[in-house]
Amino acid sequence: LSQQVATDPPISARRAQTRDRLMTAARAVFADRGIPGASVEEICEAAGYTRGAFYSNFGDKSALVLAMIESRMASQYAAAERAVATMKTAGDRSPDELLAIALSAFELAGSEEPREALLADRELLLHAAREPELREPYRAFVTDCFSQIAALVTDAVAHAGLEFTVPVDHAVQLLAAAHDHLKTLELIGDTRTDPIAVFESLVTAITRQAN
Amino acid sequence: LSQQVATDPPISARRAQTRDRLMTAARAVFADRGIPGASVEEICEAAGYTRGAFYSNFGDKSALVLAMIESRMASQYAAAERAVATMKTAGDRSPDELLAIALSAFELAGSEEPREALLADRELLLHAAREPELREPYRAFVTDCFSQIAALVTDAVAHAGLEFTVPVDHAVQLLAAAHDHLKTLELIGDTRTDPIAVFESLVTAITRQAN
DNA sequence: TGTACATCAGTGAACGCGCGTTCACTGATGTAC
DNA sequence: TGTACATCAGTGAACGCGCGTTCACTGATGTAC
Repeated sequence: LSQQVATDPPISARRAQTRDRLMTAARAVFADRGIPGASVEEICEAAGYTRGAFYSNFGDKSALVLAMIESRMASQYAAAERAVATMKTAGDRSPDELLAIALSAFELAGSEEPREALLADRELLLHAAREPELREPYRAFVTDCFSQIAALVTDAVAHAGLEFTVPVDHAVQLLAAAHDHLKTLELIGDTRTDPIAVFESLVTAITRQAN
Repeated sequence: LSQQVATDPPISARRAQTRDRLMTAARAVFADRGIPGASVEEICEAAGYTRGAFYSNFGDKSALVLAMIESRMASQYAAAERAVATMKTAGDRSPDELLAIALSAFELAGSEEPREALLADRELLLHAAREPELREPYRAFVTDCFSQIAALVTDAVAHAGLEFTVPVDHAVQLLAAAHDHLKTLELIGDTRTDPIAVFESLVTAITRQAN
């Protein structure tokens, strides 16, 4: 994605900080205005810079979005690695508990509001789905995430003395699907559905005692 | 939602047609620009009207979106009713086939591009999630949809001589989750995952032969 | 360590386009006799 | 059925704001001696 050339000047610490603050602010603005509705002006104001600083760091809004997707991928990989490490050192736990750990690993740690993070991520997804040149890299990212989750949940069920009754990659898709769906229900304010209960039903249905 | 007052003049056929064309055009524009990125100008051009016509029919863009959500709900209900009717007259079918009918009932029939329809619906969802005054009506709509699907799939599994191993409402959430998730994968161009196979795994896992 | 200079990073004013919104208008549709 | 008039529906020009983008600038940071 990044067209890093050998002759590019290295970015200073100050510059990196500015880029980071702009991207963090943009995430919040994207969450409540949508990507197409977020103005450069509003992003800069939220970050505490003027618009000139923005154009000094990013070619245009599209370049910012690209950088944010890359950054989001990096955080996700980091979170996955942490989760794998946690899992390896985890003692005996209940099946549900282990799967909860595995899945929660894919929610960003950070100090972000969960609602804001969720909305921002959906915006990035929709944006990537619409822009032809972003679609393929984004797809590759998602695919990679799923193989990492596959490794995690395989470990998790083994620790719990269980095994899947469906192919592992199907299990991963279904777990991710349930996760996303339940998050969506929260997003629109549904309180009648008990997310944990639904999730437990799924886990119970697709696992059994290992022989 | 609609503040219909008794003294409102009835809308003429011509007016209804104009509103309809504007909303149809807006759906396409929303799909590839996003709701905040769609300009009134572009919507009008796509529909073959001038901007004046737009403001003669809708207070502003927000009013258009509201009308579109209402319209979308109406179509969904109509589709659900058709599906219920189809189900009642259906003979013996395989379990997967029946569930496929049940779920496909919730995809709009019409002549719409499926990709466009999907993107537009996601935009409407995100928009409703963001606007406080739209959230509750939208949630009510989604909840209603799920109870209609519940009725459908209950019928479907019974026809197939099966029963759910999880509570019916959990089954519905999981089926809907899988459906949405697999559509999302299509949206970002994933071809490695076989949607039908994943779906079959889920159906197999949450059903068993009825005694 | 201190000074002089060069480069870097962000400022803020300016420009101009596009878009939302309004409104006086005209052609189309409907109605009364 | 035809004519005269009223209302309705969409036109297109106009206004003005906000926003993307540029650029000459200044203060901050780094470097050479």
